[in-house]
Amino acid sequence: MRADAKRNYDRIVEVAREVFREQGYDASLDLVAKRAGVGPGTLYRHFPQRENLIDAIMQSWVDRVEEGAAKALVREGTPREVLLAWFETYVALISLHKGGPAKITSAMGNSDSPIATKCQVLTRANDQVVERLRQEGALRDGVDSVQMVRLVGGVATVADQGDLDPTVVRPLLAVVADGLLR
Amino acid sequence: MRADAKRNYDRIVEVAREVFREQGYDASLDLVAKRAGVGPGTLYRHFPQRENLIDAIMQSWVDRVEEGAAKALVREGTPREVLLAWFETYVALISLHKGGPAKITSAMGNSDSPIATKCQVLTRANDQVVERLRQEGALRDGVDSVQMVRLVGGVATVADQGDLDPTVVRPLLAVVADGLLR
DNA sequence: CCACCATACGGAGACACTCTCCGCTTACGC
DNA sequence: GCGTAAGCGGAGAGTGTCTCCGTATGGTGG
Repeated sequence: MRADAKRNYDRIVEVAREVFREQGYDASLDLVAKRAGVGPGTLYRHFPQRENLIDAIMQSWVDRVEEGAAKALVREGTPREVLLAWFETYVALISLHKGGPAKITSAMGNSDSPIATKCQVLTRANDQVVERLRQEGALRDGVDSVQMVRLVGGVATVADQGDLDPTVVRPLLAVVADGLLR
Repeated sequence: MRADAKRNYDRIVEVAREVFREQGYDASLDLVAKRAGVGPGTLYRHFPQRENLIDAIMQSWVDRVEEGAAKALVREGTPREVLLAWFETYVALISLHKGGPAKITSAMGNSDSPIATKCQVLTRANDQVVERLRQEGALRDGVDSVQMVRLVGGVATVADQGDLDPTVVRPLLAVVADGLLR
């Protein structure tokens, strides 16, 4: 990649992170290009789809996901406490930007989504927590981690779209947890 | 209302129902106007916001909601069976059109949404089912019908956006039910 | 050091959608 | 019939996505 190309690439990602945090994932890409001081053509060449740009932004997010999972794995407490804490971490992670829960949860299904790679990290983190709980014999039969992702993703999506307060979301997550645990 | 105005109004609603079923709730309104044989101005005068149009479409849907709730109230079986059957009915009702679950679930929160009136019908139906189960002493303490709407709405939203099969959705609803029941 | 060319830039503009404004038309009461 | 209020509809402004292509430039071989 040419030096000027790399410069533009980095600048676009940086600006996009900022704009998306302000306006959500459906902010205007032309605005991103303008603020980054490049033409729309340049933006769309680097990132043919909106999701490619989101994917690039998420690089730093991946680290936070892994950190969150690591904490959940060493956490002391009853299975219910561990699961609830992980759920809250999970919701927080996918709710960093408006529209994030819906985007991420639906991307975790189909492997040909441009942000699939990043979602795999989240999937793996969730799998580890499920595995720990399963070894403790805490989960009901038939429960799998895909179900969990969908259920918690659903709660997060509703919370995101309805601007729900964390204090309202917690009981919802508790219901899901109770439904999953023995 | 003048005769020609009523004619146009009805025609727009009819066409919109068709278009929304084909393309989801975010289909182009100009397309609806064109297919209905009216100018965009006419459409936007009758329905200043997209939601007003959706609201008009839902008139017939209201009947189906009430019918579904009535069935759930007289249904025989364990609380779990009753609740699950109602959940499936509920999901089916809000998933009639693509994008429906997200739209309806987030509208059920804020009372100033243009489709709020229609959602009230759904809320009331759900309340009745909750009330029946509560009288049977089947629900956990602290559970309320708003939580239920959000949880099931969340599952429906995920299912809608991920094109999930009903056979995959059922276990998710079962988890929610288990979390709500004693 | 410079000339060349692949690589990359950027903006004009095609296309799509939402929504408004306003001149024209038409239904309907008198 | 006729006057007028109600209603129509389309041009077009505003906004967003995405592409095409003439132009500019970084990097490399001579």
